[in-house]
Amino acid sequence: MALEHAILVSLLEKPGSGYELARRFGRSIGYFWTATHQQIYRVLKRMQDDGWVDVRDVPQQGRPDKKEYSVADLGRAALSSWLHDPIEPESVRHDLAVKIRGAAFDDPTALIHEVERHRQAHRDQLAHYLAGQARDFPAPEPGSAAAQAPLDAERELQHVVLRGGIAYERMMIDWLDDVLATLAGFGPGR
Amino acid sequence: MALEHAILVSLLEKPGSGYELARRFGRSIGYFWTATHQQIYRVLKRMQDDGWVDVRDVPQQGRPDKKEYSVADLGRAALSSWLHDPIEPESVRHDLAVKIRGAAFDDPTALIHEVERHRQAHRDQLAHYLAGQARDFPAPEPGSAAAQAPLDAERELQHVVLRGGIAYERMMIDWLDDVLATLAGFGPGR
DNA sequence: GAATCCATGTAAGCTGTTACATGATTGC
DNA sequence: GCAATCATGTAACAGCTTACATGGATTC
Repeated sequence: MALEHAILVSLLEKPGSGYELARRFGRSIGYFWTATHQQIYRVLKRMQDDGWVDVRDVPQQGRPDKKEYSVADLGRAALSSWLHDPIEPESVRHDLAVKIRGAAFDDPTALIHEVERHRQAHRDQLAHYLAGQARDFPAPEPGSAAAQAPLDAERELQHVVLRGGIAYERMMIDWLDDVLATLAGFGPGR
Repeated sequence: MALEHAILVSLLEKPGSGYELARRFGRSIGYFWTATHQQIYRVLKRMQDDGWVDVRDVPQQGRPDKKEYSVADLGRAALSSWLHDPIEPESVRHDLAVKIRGAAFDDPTALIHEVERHRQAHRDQLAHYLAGQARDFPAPEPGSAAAQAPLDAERELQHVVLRGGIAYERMMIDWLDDVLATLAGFGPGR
């Protein structure tokens, strides 16, 4: 299980409330790990009981008070230990692939709209990633001060993960084009 | 949930026992959907109760008897209905990406071995896919009878899913190379 | 007046994993 | 003799999803 660890990473990058974490898991962190707020609150409680995180009550004006969580020493140690533990390459679950193979026993062309929808979703996601990259990681001018600046591990590692997301979306778009071409070979209306 | 549907697709491709299904979920189907035998037995029982599959006792010599499952009309209808239902692009859970971003708060170079291990696993998987493709989907000679043969939906769709697996592994290998280059930028011993 | 945002939670149910259990046959 | 393969299951637990619940502040 890595939800605890994903939360630790997110809180190390920036402390925040359960609500804020839930939003991050719907955005930046959500690109490679999703979680609902119910899950996050439950896990945060356990992490607090285990001494992995510290809590601070933050009163607010015009808004409900919030509990701001930050990583405690025990949490840092737990993350470090997990980082040094090998994990198995994760098992894939790809509904769309099940559907595509299943389409052989139904009408293959009926799947075209569905695949097009997914392709569009991946295009949107790619555009979103590329915009984020342009905003947060502009290419440094060669020879400029920035190009020679010492490497900031946090930034560089965030960037390489983002590049992974970009590569994934591009691969998916290309593959879904391939799928559409294959499906078109059976139709129309066949 | 798509485990039921993955089982339906697998049984349509070829009827078999729970044990055989479990093996398929560790091989061909397992490339995009995994399941353990415990899960499969439980779901098969439910599918049988719901009338989605038929069972036939098959006595065997020198081996325990087995129950051979095949798809019933209700199962076929359930699959068809699922195929026509739109599904949301699935949420991703990528442990390694969590680790990579987490490495910023630990020793980034300690992750190199782990990433290399994963890269090797993806290389092995790619080699396996390519061997399967060469075996099951040899390129037809242009102008040959095979090249003009009517399209076999089951085969073509299996092939396009396999091509997706190949594209995925290639993407992952390239990305993990990128990750390694990034990690190397912080070391050695830094 | 309705919808959305901020903020936190409970409860029920389903899915999935891990461990345990049995028992015959085949290959080393 | 030991391990692996074939074959099917039970039980306990952990993880995740969906639905429900509350309540003030802001925006349309």
